[in-house]
Amino acid sequence: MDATRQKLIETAGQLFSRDGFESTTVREICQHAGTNVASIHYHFGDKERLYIEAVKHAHCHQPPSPQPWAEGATPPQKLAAIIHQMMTVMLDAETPSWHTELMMRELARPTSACEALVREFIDPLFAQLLCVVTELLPPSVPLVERQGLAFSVVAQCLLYRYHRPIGRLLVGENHFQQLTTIEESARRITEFSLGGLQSVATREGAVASKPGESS
Amino acid sequence: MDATRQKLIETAGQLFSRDGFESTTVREICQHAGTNVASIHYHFGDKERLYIEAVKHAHCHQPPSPQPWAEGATPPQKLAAIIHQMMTVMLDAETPSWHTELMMRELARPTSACEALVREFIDPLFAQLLCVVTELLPPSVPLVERQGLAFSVVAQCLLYRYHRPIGRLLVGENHFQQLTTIEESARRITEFSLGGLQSVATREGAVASKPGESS
DNA sequence: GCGTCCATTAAACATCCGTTTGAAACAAGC
DNA sequence: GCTTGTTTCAAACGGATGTTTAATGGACGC
Repeated sequence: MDATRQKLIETAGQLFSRDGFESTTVREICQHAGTNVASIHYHFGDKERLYIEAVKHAHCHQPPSPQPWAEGATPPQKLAAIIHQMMTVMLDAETPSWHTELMMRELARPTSACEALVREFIDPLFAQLLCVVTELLPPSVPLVERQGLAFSVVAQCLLYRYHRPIGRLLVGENHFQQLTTIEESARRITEFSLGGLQSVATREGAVASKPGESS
Repeated sequence: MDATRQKLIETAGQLFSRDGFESTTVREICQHAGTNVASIHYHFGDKERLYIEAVKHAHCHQPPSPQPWAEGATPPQKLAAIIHQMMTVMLDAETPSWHTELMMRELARPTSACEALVREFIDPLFAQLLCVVTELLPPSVPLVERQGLAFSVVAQCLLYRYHRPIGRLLVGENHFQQLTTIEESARRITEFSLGGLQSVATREGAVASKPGESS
């Protein structure tokens, strides 16, 4: 039945996100799903295709999509919105639904499912961020530099998911709690990033930036 | 003999760093090392103790230590030096010695050996960075905020190691090459970070920062 | 009732894993 | 030469893995 398929994807997603592809066994999946070991072969062919389906399901049901912002939003407001949304995804809970964790795991150690995920889902997000970064910089800044700066913005957000354990060890549980509230971290990262971008803008802008100049 | 021990550690380190603990088999290690499968049991007891020895060996031969800077260095110069050193570690080669990669892997998915590694090596480095960040900010900025800002600096450096494959996919091989030269990335991250910190400093500084002011 | 198709099942399959065995090779001391 | 201790070796162990088989159950059309 189709219910078995869904149950398998759901269960496998949880376990894959918790333990990774290699360390999750088909018997473990089937036991938790209450199905027979052969059901995976029957519905998906093999373990790897089940994994791919789980990843697909993950970012279909948790689609962090480029968000449409208010009409007259200024570039800084747009950046703030993007960062806030990212931090919401990164911190939405310690162990929320498994969807985010599975995607993050896939992005950190890419397998076969990775490229599709990037093309389908990360590319648009990054393009949107790059667009906003561009609005905050003079046109003289080359594309590759703008991409690097966009990386700097993304990096700050990713840290709080990928290096949670280290962060805890470094600053202590108490401080780490304070650092990982969505509102506070989004505010801090936004301010830091706007400052960084402005710094680049004013350096470059001395030559070619200000609106209404020579051409 | 002792040469076998060393050969095993060296080989195992390379493979562990490339594929992780689970995905590396003892047979693979021994084949590459040109030894018998039983040699691991004989010299180390089991696979896990060989792994621990490899991690130890890794950060004994690649000790990222706080660097002593020139005497009269300004805080921005100190920050630049720290970031440059970090990027040197992150980018020193695509596949250099396996030491860094193994440590990074350990930090991303901590095992029991992780806390010791943090306490012994990461803590001093982070403390040094926090110290420099503090010098760049007014004293009114609370500790937890300074820690968060230090995270923002570190995060930018870590991105280029942990998300290399995604970065490649996003901006293309050509641009990614340009973004991952040590000098260029260190310059970009330093400028961005100094701007971000300055932004925080001037906001806070309106009350208490500038040297030689009211209070 | 009967045949057909889909879904599920228990059992077995072949392979790989980390580990262990027992003997062989080797060097050093006496 | 013989013993002793250390190191290496081929082979096998017990168990876990992903996968496959062949049989069973049930729903539906006729």
